[in-house]
Amino acid sequence: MTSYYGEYEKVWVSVDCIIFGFDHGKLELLIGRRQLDPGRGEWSLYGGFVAPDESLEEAASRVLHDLTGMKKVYMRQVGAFSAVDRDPGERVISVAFCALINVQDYDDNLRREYGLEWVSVQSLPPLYSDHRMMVESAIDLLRRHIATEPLYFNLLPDLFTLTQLQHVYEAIMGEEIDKRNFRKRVKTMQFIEQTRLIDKQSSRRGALLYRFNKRNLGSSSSFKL
Amino acid sequence: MTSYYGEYEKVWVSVDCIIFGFDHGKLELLIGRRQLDPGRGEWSLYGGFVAPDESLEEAASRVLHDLTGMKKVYMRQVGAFSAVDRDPGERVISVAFCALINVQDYDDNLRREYGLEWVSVQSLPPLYSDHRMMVESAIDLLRRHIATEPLYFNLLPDLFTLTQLQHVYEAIMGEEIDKRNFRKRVKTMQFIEQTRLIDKQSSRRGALLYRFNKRNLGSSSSFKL
DNA sequence: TCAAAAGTGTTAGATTTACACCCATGA
DNA sequence: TCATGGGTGTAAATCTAACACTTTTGA
Repeated sequence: MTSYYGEYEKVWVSVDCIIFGFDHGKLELLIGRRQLDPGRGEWSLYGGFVAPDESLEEAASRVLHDLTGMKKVYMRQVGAFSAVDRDPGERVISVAFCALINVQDYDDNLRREYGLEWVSVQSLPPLYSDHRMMVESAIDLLRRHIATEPLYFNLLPDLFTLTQLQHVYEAIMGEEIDKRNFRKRVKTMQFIEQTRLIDKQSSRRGALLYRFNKRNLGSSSSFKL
Repeated sequence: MTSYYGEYEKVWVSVDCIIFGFDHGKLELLIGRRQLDPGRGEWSLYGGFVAPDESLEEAASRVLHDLTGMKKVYMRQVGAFSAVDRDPGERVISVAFCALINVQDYDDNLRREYGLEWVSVQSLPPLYSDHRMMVESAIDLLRRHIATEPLYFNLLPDLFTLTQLQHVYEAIMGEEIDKRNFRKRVKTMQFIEQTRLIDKQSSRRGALLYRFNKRNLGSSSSFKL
């Protein structure tokens, strides 16, 4: 072996994708039945092995793309999970990534094709191996980053009502918040911009639609709602 | 091969330790000259390969213990770094860990034995491969966690003055803060406890020594100074 | 006696929280 | 006409930020 590190052992490395969406007023997760032995049939995150010619980020994007047909999705590394016996079959280190998608952009045919389900993060079934830990770490990560990055909008359509935005906030933070105070805060954020369009889906009266405007990010260093 | 995953390729996985200490009023980093080819001789974090029978956390603890003789050090995973060409020799994925140590507990003979140096995070020399990114991610991680975890105390002796504590705060957050406001905040935190002892090292007049008291953590969910 | 670090309160301004009713519409 | 979700303002309380002088002591 013509290797610098030949004396050390290699291991399998995989990625697992934690795919968050927002629907039915809740934060939801896309999970499926594991396709491989061991653990075949258990509820599981979707994952894949890392190939020699791709980074972890590339592997995660590939898996996500296979599963959703979507590219340019917001994704972020959650962390590496490496308990020696975490995989019941072999020694595999897995790096979790979380993705935030707008469920309206997601092709539900793909979901059925792969046998995936959206489940509320509040009521997850038991998951394969350490996948539940991964999910919990991912939520912790989202909460820590949400004050410094405009994350909410990844879970919403381009046009959204303030009530939707508030529900996303509440779902991620896990706490309810006063409607008037919330709207007061939104008004101070130049990067959330009112349109003249009205959404008639969710109420008889109709609600003004807003949009996220990247161009107005410049000055604001806080996205704290 | 009697393997579930035999069709996939394995990779080398290493850990790298970002060892923070606080001295000379600054946040410092323990780095050394890389011992292996390729890159031998460059300034580098200290690392090691993960063995088949240890988790990443165990590997990082092992490396840290080899280097410092210290156990039960505060450590935390920073993230996995996996650009395909990050290692100039072979494909290696590395998971960075950061450790916070009290430099007074550290045996300086070990430092000299391994040829390590403490360098200020403000003025790092060029580091091997992506190690500088690792350090930057680690500092970002510290800043995000410091409001929810009592991290400061890991960098200080058991007994410390308020001026020292303030300097640790300033070094991590990268901003200066008003002394009176800082002390006001400390007074509201039950887990920072005044002793009757006086430190005479740092001033003629002497300064009261404080200690961190885990037992008083219970109620407080914020460590925001 | 003086240099160097320790220690100490007040006030104005900004931010946060609590709180309740009217509006527009489609069924 | 009524049920449903949309939309709005104020006041009290809390928190934050700015600010300067006195104390102690060893050299």
